[in-house]
Amino acid sequence: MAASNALNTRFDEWRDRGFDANACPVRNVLDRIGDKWTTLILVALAAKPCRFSQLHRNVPDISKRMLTQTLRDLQRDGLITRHVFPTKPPSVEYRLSPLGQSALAPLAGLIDWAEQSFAAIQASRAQFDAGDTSEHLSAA
Amino acid sequence: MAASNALNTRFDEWRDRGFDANACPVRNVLDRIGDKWTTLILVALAAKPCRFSQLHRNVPDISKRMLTQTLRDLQRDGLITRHVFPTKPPSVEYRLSPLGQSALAPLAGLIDWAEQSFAAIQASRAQFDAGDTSEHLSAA
DNA sequence: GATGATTGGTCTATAATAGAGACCATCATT
DNA sequence: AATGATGGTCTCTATTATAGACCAATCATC
Repeated sequence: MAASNALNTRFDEWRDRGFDANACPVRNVLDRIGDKWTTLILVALAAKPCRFSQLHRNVPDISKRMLTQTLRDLQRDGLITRHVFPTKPPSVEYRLSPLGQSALAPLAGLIDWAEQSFAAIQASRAQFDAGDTSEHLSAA
Repeated sequence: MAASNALNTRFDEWRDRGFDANACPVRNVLDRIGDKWTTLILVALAAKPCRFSQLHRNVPDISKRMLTQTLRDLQRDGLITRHVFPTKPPSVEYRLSPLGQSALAPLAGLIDWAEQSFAAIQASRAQFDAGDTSEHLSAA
């Protein structure tokens, strides 16, 4: 099955297809997964279904505009569903779809890696910013 | 160990810390992993160490400016190393560091998910774009 | 019965970011 | 002496994100 190819053979496949963004799942799908807010929203909804205002309170520094847009994109991709309840001021609830749920496992893998690597990354940044010009000069 | 917490308990932890971007591995680390070019560069380097021009040829639609910047950021985070060979026109080779290598496994998980889910996502998009206003109206 | 608050957004104006492509010095080839 | 490759930087413009005002409806408060 192609899904468990080694990464390097896959890269060659992508390149040979000209990296067409429409045909490349990585560029097509991960561009969205990877944007500034998507992961945060998905993880927030993993905890529990949530209404617009509640999400906005949970993720305090997102603008309404970006929250709307992120939710629309996730809905378009089928990762979340939007449910309108005809209450007096209508309330709108967002939920993870099964497809969205299926994204949580690989996402958790990446989050685990991020947490485990955070210290090392911060150390590396500090060293780099301290002007560590220990350039890796190698013999010709 | 905290690393395998359920996602929802973790989200609450993050929120309780005020989502400080400096303290939150997800926002801090995944923002970089998730940007437009980083994953592509990492996967390209997973195949083999690569020189600047070679990378630029492999990823045809990145500008030199963004390639430079992405490589600098990855170097700063310690995911790749930069090796200067004092050849006549100096050549510069980029390689995955052990830390960068360690990112490949979780990244591959996400890539697998993307490939497996791509068809479903495209179908969902098509339906959404076809103006499928089957709003999920629910009883109050 | 006006005041403010909450609902789920939209709209505009500005700030930050990405991209295109010119440019640079050095050396080898033609 | 012109061409191309090396690994970049720099500037200018186009795209994108953010902040925050605004909106209609409905409710509770004073």
